[in-house]
Amino acid sequence: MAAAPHSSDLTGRARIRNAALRQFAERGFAATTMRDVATAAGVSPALVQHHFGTKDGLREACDTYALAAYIDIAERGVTKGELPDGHHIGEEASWLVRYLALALVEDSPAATAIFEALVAVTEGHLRTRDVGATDLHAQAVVLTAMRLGVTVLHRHVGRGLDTDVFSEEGVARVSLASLDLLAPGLVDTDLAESWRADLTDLPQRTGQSADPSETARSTPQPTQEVPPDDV
Amino acid sequence: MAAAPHSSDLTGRARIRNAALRQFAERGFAATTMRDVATAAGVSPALVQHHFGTKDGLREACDTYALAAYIDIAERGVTKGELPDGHHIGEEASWLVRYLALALVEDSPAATAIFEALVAVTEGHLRTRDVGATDLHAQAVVLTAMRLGVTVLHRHVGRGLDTDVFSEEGVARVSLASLDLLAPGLVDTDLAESWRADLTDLPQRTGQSADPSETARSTPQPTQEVPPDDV
DNA sequence: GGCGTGACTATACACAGGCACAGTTGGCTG
DNA sequence: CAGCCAACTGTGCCTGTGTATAGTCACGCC
Repeated sequence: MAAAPHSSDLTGRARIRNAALRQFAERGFAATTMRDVATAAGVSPALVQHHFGTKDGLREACDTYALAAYIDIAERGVTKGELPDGHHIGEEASWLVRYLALALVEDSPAATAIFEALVAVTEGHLRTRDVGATDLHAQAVVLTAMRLGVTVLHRHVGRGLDTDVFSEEGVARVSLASLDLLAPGLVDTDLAESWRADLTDLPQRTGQSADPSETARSTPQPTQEVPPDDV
Repeated sequence: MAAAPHSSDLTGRARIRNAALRQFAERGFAATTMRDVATAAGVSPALVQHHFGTKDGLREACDTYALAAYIDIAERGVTKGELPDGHHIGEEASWLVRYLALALVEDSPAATAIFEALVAVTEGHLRTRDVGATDLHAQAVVLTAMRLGVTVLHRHVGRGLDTDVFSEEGVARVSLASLDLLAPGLVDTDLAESWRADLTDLPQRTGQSADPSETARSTPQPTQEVPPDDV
């Protein structure tokens, strides 16, 4: 947990983990085979087992990795405002989000920790604004679930909005809708307004999207990859 | 949806379907085996295949069954107010909900239809109240996703609230939290207030409803199984 | 140079899961 | 009763999947 091996992180083990993350995120855990993961990572099935031992080991590695990365994202997101996620979700980070969403739904071992961490962050945020809270904890729980709902159901939301939820336009429209739907006071008013002004013209902007190539993702900071060190 | 074959529905095919519904809902589709379903239904694995042909056939049957049933529930729920679900979710109906939640997350074939139907219902409801709507459709989509989020993540929400989400107390606390979190105007004010008054003392009440005459919305209907006909 | 170590592969095995097939039973109709 | 159909079961095959094992290659170190 000490060093952050950025370059060595791109080889072997990490490539497999990333591939697994994607596969798990889009197919689910049970439906994903280790051979799928291996193929997607461009390695032999045996190497997967060499590095992670068992399929559950692989899942565990994905869990801890994704958890650490996302907590940070969520912390920044919630602290900045109230909206589902930051303005733009990078290519890599979007997979993190999708993975965690699915891990939450299936009962991945780390799911409990993930959810409770998110609740804690949200609750801390709610405590800041002081809504007339009878049951602050319940509010935090429900709000967390609501925000995650958009993520978990990103495919359907995306279809309904006719955009990818994680694209710039998608985030903007979801955020705007959230602003209208959520009680004012959750985000303080002027900040909300600046958001609104900000977001309204976002769709026009073409916006730099993340690089599509998965081989060389040396672009460091478009959306804060937050690589916690390996496993 | 026309006839309700109550007794014939309890035999063979229907028993298998119900068992499948539960298994799929709690384990997910890929992780559930036809042998599991057969065992849970108390029949031989071959009978499952005899009735539904293939595993996908079984899923399809579950989809259409659950869809029809839930649409009705949701329609009543959203029309009555804004809250996630009716006051109390019956044993059978709760499995429907859980199943649909999972069907939505995995990309079950009927998932699209389900989600869009729910969006349509919600959008119709939103059109009633007139919120200053710049993007009504997006609001409907996001609100639907938010409401479903609580359902999809019911395990975590339940743990966070230390109650089963589908129990009476669970529904009450979630509803109250939603009232506080969602923008006023989504539910019109007096109705919301009556809800609040109604819900606040719900946990205390043991079982029988001491309903004030003012809340004239339809009768609480303790469980409401809503069995659409077979297949 | 010898050599251990770790990344990586090929192969194989045990087993579970989906599915096919041939029955058996029981109830209904002629 | 004969005939038939549908519900239901036992059994087995074949593929796919997780995992174990043995082996190859490259590289750093004495």
